Amino acid sequence: MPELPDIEAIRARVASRATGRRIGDVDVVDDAVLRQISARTLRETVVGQDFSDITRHGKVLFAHVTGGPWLAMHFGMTGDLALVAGGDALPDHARVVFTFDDDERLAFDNQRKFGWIEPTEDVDTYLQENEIGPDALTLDRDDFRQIVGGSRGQVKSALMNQSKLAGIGNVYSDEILFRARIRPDVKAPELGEAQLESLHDAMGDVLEMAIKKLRAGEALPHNWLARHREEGETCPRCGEDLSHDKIGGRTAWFCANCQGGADG
DNA sequence: TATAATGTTCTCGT
DNA sequence: AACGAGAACATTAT
Repeated sequence: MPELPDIEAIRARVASRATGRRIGDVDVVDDAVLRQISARTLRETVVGQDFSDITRHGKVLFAHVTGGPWLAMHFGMTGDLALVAGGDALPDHARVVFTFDDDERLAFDNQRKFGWIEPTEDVDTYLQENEIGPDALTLDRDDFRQIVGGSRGQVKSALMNQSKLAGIGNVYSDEILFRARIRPDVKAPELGEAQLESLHDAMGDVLEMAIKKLRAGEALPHNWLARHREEGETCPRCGEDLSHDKIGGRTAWFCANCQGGADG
């Protein structure tokens, strides 16, 4: 579940409970998720310290080790950060497990192993080196217009491009386009000013509403497209059959009836 | 059993 | 050179 709202929900759930507690042990169950650091160095870096802060930018979570680096955590296509009481079972695909002094554990859960944990001295440096653009949640309207309107390809691909704006993936790009009533395959340069504005509005609405829901542990609203991206499902707005197409290598779901071309 | 899955990165072509 | 499209990656659920 790892797009901006999902990561933000994880951050909110974990931040206060995983900070300021001495880490007594680190178990690297599968070092395939470690980048730029060995299991041994991770252990030396973290054991005896605590996380002083946990923040997020786009789809990346940053946990600061007191007196040391930040750990950049990315979940890839699947994953979670789970707090597990001592004695309770870890998630099935816990790849790295931090154990606090009271035996509660923080598990980096990552079924598909597309995720990673990587140290960095500074968050801004990490973002620059990895060419990660501004966070979608705080991107203002003018910058959004410039970034998306200035792209050459299809609008869905522009929204998902992390170097342009960070945090939006396949599911939420579809949701934003659905709300703005714009087809995902429209070429970005064909969008008018009004459409770029409504797209920006839709992005803010979708992200903020999704964060509220997920933080409360609730499902996304039933009238959202995200609840219907399945063969045979119909549009929650007009009832017509939903369409899907391959865009940027991923499956884009949309309503051909509700979502128009560049001129609406 | 074959397919697709909420992501990134590499390669290739324009 | 910079950008965009598509394949590859590891693993599991349907």
